Amino acid sequence: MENKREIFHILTRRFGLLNKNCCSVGSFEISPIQSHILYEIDKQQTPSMQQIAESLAMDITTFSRQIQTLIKLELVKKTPSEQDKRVSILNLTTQGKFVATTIDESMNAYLEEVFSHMNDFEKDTVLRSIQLLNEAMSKSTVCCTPIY
Amino acid sequence: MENKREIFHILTRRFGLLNKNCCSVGSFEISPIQSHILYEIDKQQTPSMQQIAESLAMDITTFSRQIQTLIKLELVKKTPSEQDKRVSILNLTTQGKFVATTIDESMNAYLEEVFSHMNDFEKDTVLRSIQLLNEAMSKSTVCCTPIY
DNA sequence: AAAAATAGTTGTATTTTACAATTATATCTG
DNA sequence: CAGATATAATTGTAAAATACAACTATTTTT
Repeated sequence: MENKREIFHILTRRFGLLNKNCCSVGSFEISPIQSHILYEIDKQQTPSMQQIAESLAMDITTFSRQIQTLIKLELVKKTPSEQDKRVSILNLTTQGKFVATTIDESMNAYLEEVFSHMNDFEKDTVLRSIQLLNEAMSKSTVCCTPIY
Repeated sequence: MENKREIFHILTRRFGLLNKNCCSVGSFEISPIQSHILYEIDKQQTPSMQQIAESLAMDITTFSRQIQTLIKLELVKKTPSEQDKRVSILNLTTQGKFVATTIDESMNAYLEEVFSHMNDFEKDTVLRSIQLLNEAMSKSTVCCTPIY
C-alpha cells in the first residue's frame, strides 16, 4: 500500500473545501478560522485568549484581531479575569452560540449525508478508524502534538 | 455515535497543522497552497492553469498570482499551448520536481511514523476506511463534488 | 522592591484573496 | 466569412489574514 500520501492528500483537500463552503449562517459571513474559534470557545469552558489561540495553533496577535472582529459582530464577549487581570475570558454571546450551533448542525448534516453512502458496518469501521488515526497522530513526535 | 463532528474537527485541525509545518525544503519557504499546487502539477501531465486552479478549487486570479511567484522561485515553468494559444501549460522545473518530491517524502515519512503506532490490521483498516470515506465524499451532493 | 515573565494590544509590513475590468485567442451563428 | 460570444489568463484594486517587533499592564520570581 504505497499511495498513502495520495489518499490523505485527497482527504485533506476535501476537508479544505468543506471548510471553505460551510461557514455562513444567515446574514453572518463567517470565515473558516472564525468558525473554528467559535467552536473552540463553545467547547472549552470560559477559556482565556491564550488557551484558544494555542489550541488552534494561531499566532496570538492574529488571534487578538480575529477576536476583535468577532466582538464587533457580537458573537463573542470578552471579560477580564478576576484572578488575573492580565487574562481575558472568552464567551459566546447568545447570537454566537446560535451561529456555532447552526454551523455544527450543518456540518453534522453533511457528515450524515456522506455516511449515508455506506452500510452500517462500514460507517462503524470508518468512524473507529478515524478515532484510531487521531490517537496515532496525537502520539506522533513529528507534528501537531500539543492538541488535546 | 453522535460525536462525528468532534472527531472530524480534530482530524481537520491536525491536518491543518501538519500542512502548516511541513512545507519548507532547504532554503525554499513553500506555503501550504504552493505545496498543493506543486503536487497537482506533478500529478497531472502538462496541465493548464484552469485545470490546476479547478482541482484546487482556487479562484483563477489568485492562482495566476501564485503561479507567478512559483515561476519567480524557478519551481514552475509556463509554456503557451500549441493547440490553443490562450492556454498556458504548466510544468515543474527540475528544482520544482525536487521540492515536490522532498515534500512528498517528508509527508510519507510522517504518515509512516503515525501508522507505526498501529498494528498491521489496524493500518489496513484505517487506510481502507479513508478510501471509503473519500469515495463517500465524492458521491455527496452537498459539497466538494468536483474533485476527481 | 527590582527584575523577569506573562497576557494581550497596537504599529507596521507582507501575503493572500477575490471582484471587476482587460487582453488575446477561439468558437459559434447568421 | 464577419461580427458576436465565449474562454484563458492577467492586471487594477481593495480587503482580509498573517506575523514580527514593540508596547502596556499586570503577576511572579528573586
